[in-house]
Parts: sequence; structure tokens; C-alpha cells
Amino acid sequence: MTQQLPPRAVKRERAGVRIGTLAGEVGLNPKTIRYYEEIGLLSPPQRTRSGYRLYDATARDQLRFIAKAKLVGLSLAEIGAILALWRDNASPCAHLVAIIDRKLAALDQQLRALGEVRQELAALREEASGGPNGAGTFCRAIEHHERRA
Amino acid sequence: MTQQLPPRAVKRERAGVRIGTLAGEVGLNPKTIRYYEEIGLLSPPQRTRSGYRLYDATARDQLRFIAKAKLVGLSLAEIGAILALWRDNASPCAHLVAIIDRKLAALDQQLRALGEVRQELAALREEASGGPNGAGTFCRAIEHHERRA
DNA sequence: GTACACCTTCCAGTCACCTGGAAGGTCAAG
DNA sequence: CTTGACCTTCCAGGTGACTGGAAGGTGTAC
Repeated sequence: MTQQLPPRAVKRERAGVRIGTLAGEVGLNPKTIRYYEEIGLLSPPQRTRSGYRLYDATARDQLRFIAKAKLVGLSLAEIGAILALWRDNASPCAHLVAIIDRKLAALDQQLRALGEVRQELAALREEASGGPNGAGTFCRAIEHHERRA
Repeated sequence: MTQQLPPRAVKRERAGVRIGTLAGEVGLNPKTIRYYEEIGLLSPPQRTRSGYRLYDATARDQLRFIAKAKLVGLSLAEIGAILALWRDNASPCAHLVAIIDRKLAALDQQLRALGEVRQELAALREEASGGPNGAGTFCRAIEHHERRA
């Protein structure tokens, strides 16, 4: 996680970054990136002669997209399908358009739900920010949940 | 899943509904509802003399909230914390407010991400809805993903 | 009174998504 | 030339969220 020294920095600026650097940039475990490659989410990157993976800006973009897409609740399978479309962007069957449309509708529904939950949470916050403390059990419960998140 | 007959309907309208009915109403597997109770998400409902669970409107509301919250990506643990706050709504420690604030910020970020992904998907849809079909591999891939979703 | 749909508990299995550890290779710095 | 941070592969384990099946009880309808 801690990238101490930037060795061969100039050279790698053109040739790409290694997995640890990329992981740091996008906030992922290197293991996760390898895993994404393994399941076909990410196309296999270049390698150095000694076998190290070398990533370019495209990979970083894709990982950032994956992060966003995961955040909104797409499964890795769905994300994989979308990325595949991006890669060879010339496979526009009607079936596909239907799928995208369905996903768009789902996203809109999600947007509504998000707004509602946000509102309820904000209301809760209002209540919570006044008055005296109760038994304290709740805080303990929250702390417990926090430890796992 | 199929609730054929409504036996004792009038009686249960006041006393609560059984798990199958509730499950049907909120679109869940009865197993899932029991599971939620088991992990402490849902408080144990009343029981009939013979041991059947009887749910009231509150339970239904909570389940609907859970559905929404899950849709926006909250974990069951987080939802549990929020529901706990709801139940004994008199435990407003500062720590708790901080947590809610953090969650609100996360929701806002998610809202932005959602909008962005929506936009990218829409752009993709534009591209996809014109032109001739490519190799067809993509459609097959999508169909494969669909089967699992 | 028996069929039938429902309910109960318990326990095990599944699926998606990682994550940790072992065993070993690479490479710039001291 | 060794140290130490990085990298490699492989394989196993873990978490979250269910889900299925067995074995048996309940309760209304015919």
C-alpha cells in the first residue's frame, strides 16, 4: 500500500505503472486488480521482461469506471459486459439496446430510492442531533458495525 | 409464493399477516425475512399460539425501507444500525451524528456517480442503437450475463 | 379425516467478491 | 552482495446475503 520510492520513474511514465502504484491511485488492493483480470473484467496488461504487469491510462480509466459502476450497484458481470462493449464498440444488436434501456430504467429507480433514503437519513440526523443520550446501547451497536465496515 | 386462499382474512387484518403474505407484499422470500430476523435486522414479531409469526404494518414499512436502502447500496449491517436508531429513537450521541453525516456524504457521492454512469450508459446506447452488427460475440456474452442476473 | 398449503426449526450449500498466505523472482539502494 | 520493497503464481479461506431441503406441526376445505 505504501509506495515509498519512485524508482525508474521517468522510464515508467511512458511505459506504464506497476500494479501497486495503480492500486494506490484507484484505491484498490493489488489482489483485487489481478482478480479483475482473472475474471476477464480487465484485459491483461503489458508485461515487463521479468513478468511485472505494466498499466497505462486506459486501465486506470477502466478501473475508475468499475469503481463508479460498482458504487451504483452494477455487478461485476454487468460491468464486464459494458466494458466489453467499450472495447469492441461495434456490436449493437437490438437485444443489447434493450438491456441498456432496462439498466437505465433501473438506475432511474435507484436515483429515486437514493433521494428518499437520503431524506429519511437527514430527518433522522435532525432528531439525533438534539436531546439527551439514551441508554447508550445504540452507540455501542454502531461502533460495532463500524468496525466491520 | 402463491397465496391462494385468504383464510381467516378478517381476523388477521387486525392481528397481523403471516410470513408468506408479508413476503408476497414486499417481494421477498419468506426465508429471507426469517434470515433478517435471525441477524437482528427485524425485531421478532408476535406469534400465534401455534408459533406462526404475525407481522403488522410496522414490519412491512421496515422491510420496504430495507429494500430501498439495499437498492442504494447500504449493507444489512448499516441498515440494521439505522433501524435500531428508529426503534429506540432517543440515543443521539455525537458519534452517531457523525456516522449519519458520513453516510449522507457517501450517498451524495453515490448520487453523482449514478448520474455519471447513467450518462455514459446513455451515450453507449446511442452508439449501440445504430450501425451494423459486429462479430456477435458481445451479444452472446450479454446473454450469458443475463442468464445469471 | 385426510389432503393440502402453509408454517416451524435446523443445518448445510451457494454465489459474488474478494483476501491471505506460501514460495519464490526482481531490482534499485546501501 | 545483501536487504527490503516490490512483484509473480497458486490455492485456500472468508464475508455477506441469501437459499434449499429435511422433518415435522397447523389449520381450513372437501
